[in-house]
Amino acid sequence: MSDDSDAEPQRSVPTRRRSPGGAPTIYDIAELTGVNPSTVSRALGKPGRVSAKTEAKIRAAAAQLNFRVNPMARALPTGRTHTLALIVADITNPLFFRLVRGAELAATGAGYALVIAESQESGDAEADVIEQIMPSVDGIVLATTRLSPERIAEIASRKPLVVVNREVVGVTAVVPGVERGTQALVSHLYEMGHRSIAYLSGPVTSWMSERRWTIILEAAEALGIAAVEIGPASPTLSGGREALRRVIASRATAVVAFNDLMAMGLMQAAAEAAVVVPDELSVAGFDDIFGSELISPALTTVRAPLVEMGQRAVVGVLAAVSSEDDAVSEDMPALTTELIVRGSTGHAPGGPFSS
Amino acid sequence: MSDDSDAEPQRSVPTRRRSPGGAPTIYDIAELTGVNPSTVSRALGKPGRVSAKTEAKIRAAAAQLNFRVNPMARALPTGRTHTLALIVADITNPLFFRLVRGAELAATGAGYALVIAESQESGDAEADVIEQIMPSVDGIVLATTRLSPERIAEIASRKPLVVVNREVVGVTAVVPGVERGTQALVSHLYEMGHRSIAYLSGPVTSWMSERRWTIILEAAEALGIAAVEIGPASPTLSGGREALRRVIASRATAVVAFNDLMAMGLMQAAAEAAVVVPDELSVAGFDDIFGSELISPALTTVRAPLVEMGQRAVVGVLAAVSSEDDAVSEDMPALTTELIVRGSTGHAPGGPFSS
DNA sequence: GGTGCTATGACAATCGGTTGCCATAGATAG
DNA sequence: CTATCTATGGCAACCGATTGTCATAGCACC
Repeated sequence: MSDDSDAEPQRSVPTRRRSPGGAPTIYDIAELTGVNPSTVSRALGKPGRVSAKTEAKIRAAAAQLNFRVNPMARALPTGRTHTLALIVADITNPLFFRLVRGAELAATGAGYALVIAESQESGDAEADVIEQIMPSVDGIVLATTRLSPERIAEIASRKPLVVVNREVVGVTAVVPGVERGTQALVSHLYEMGHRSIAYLSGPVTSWMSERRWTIILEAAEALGIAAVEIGPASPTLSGGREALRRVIASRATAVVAFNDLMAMGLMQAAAEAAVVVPDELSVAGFDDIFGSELISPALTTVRAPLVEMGQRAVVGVLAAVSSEDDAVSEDMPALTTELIVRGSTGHAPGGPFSS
Repeated sequence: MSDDSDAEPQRSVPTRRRSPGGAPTIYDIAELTGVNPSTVSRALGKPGRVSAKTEAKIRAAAAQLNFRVNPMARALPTGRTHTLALIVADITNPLFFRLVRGAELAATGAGYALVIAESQESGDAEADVIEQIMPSVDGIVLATTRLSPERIAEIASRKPLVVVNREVVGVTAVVPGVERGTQALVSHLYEMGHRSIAYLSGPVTSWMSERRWTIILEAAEALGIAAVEIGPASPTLSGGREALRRVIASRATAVVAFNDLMAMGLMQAAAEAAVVVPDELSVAGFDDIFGSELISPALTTVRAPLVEMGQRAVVGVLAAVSSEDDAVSEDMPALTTELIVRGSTGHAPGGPFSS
């Protein structure tokens, strides 16, 4: 790399740049049109700042050269990278498909690129990832975070940040109203004759797991039925699998899992243990991820508007990016959740309708 | 950042830098240690270029300031952005979960960020996305592409590029050996008594769809059984769904879909049409995505090592990035595919074992 | 015709690192 | 004791865009 082989003196081109595979720059355009580079910059970036005639000439030249502004060069003086980060705990969780799609849609729609990073490990690993990616992005979306509220607030003080499925004081959040769907779910179970519900919770650090449990508990209390929390457990298929024993032991006739993945794991384990769903045990989950209607019986779940959530998170970050300092006011219609009844929930065993 | 109490927006600050929330720079370190910024740059970047003593001093100061090199500033002179792009056609395809994970793993492991872009639309949209993202990345991984070979080769001539599940002359490719798993699949079907197989193909632009069909055709010929191609169809659930009628009409006793998503769609449609899988129709797919073992009956499929493929693709790009020009020699052990037999394939109807 | 205004484009500094080249100090050799 | 060499650090020119400031041309108006 050090030796610059100049064995080809014929090669030397008298012109300025453009020699290597390098992309055309505003200097090339300037030279071609006979104006100053700064004028090119303004023509392309500040509408109305240069005369229409000059602008047209410059645009024509830019098109001819197939010019693309160098994002790195632009980022240096402006501090704007036109890139957003999306941090997730586990990319392979189907939950993220639609979330990512929404985010990607909104980002590219606004001319931003989306970098995705996974923080599989502990909160420390997540903090590291964020720390590393911070300088090269304009804002961050934290989809599933294991960080403490303080840490999140601290990050939010340095960069525009939006958290998804979590609330932290002083930080913009995208959280669908879980009450509606969750209450509908508990009512549904009640109507099917269930009088004892188990909630299989996710990680202790999951704000949303706690929130769902709270609502279920309140709904159960209001209906005068029993509710127990089981967990915490890993928010994965195996997390659900391993919890079956404790669920059975609880004698609840219905179990609501923190998310669909866990509910599916529960159903797999139930099938292996010859526990018939929903005849002997009703199972429900949250989010309505891919696979929920594939599994047999299809999973009853509380659907979250994941695509919209991804979009909103990005929109929120972009709003904070553009309007420097003012607190982002949220006045969009609230997102809400919806109960999707499928085959995994049925009449409580021993009830009037049970066989 | 602990005691930066002076948050008052002083208009013109004649002082040096460090005024805004700006991150520490090598100039700060230089000032702190009394050396030249260039020395700081070398101490941090070129091992052995500065004396051990000076380097230690500089590293200490950098740590104290919590210094992070500004990727944008570094990218400008070097042209290295330390970012890679992964382009996929449809983020919501479960196929990508594991692929992305592998890619992300390899990328962050090498200190690179991964930007993910979706090219939902036509090849033109994909070309646009690539064109836009090109200047800000060091290399590109094309996971599912609808681009023509010429276009791909042209892009490869401008940036390090690796294509996945496709072969293009002169371009590094990551393609698992499909023969093994596919031949095993056809043999499996043969042994189950099937003498007529239908292949439901994916998009016409899919190289891999064509490749799979070729191998199935050859295997069928070798075994002396019938094989027909049906399609093309969209590589999605609904693509599979809509194809059921044609599959039935073909009178084939087994159908192999281009991918698992289509196979699942086929199974859903079959269930709705009261066609029993596998008793009346055997169904198989490719890739072994999430959901394949969830669906009932569980899907027989040819598993692809997706995580490894993602990793290799990134490793391949990085190799091309570092070793400027030499042709990347591939000498890693070949990736291969594996038949996973589950419940969706069974004995051919009318055969000796059928009911 | 002179004055003042606006529109327009040029100049140059700057963002934060990187790197070729040079100066010098100290070491080593002759 | 001088000549040569090497290790080390400084200087300054970039990379490609943005933007504050300034000069001037053209124009209107009185």
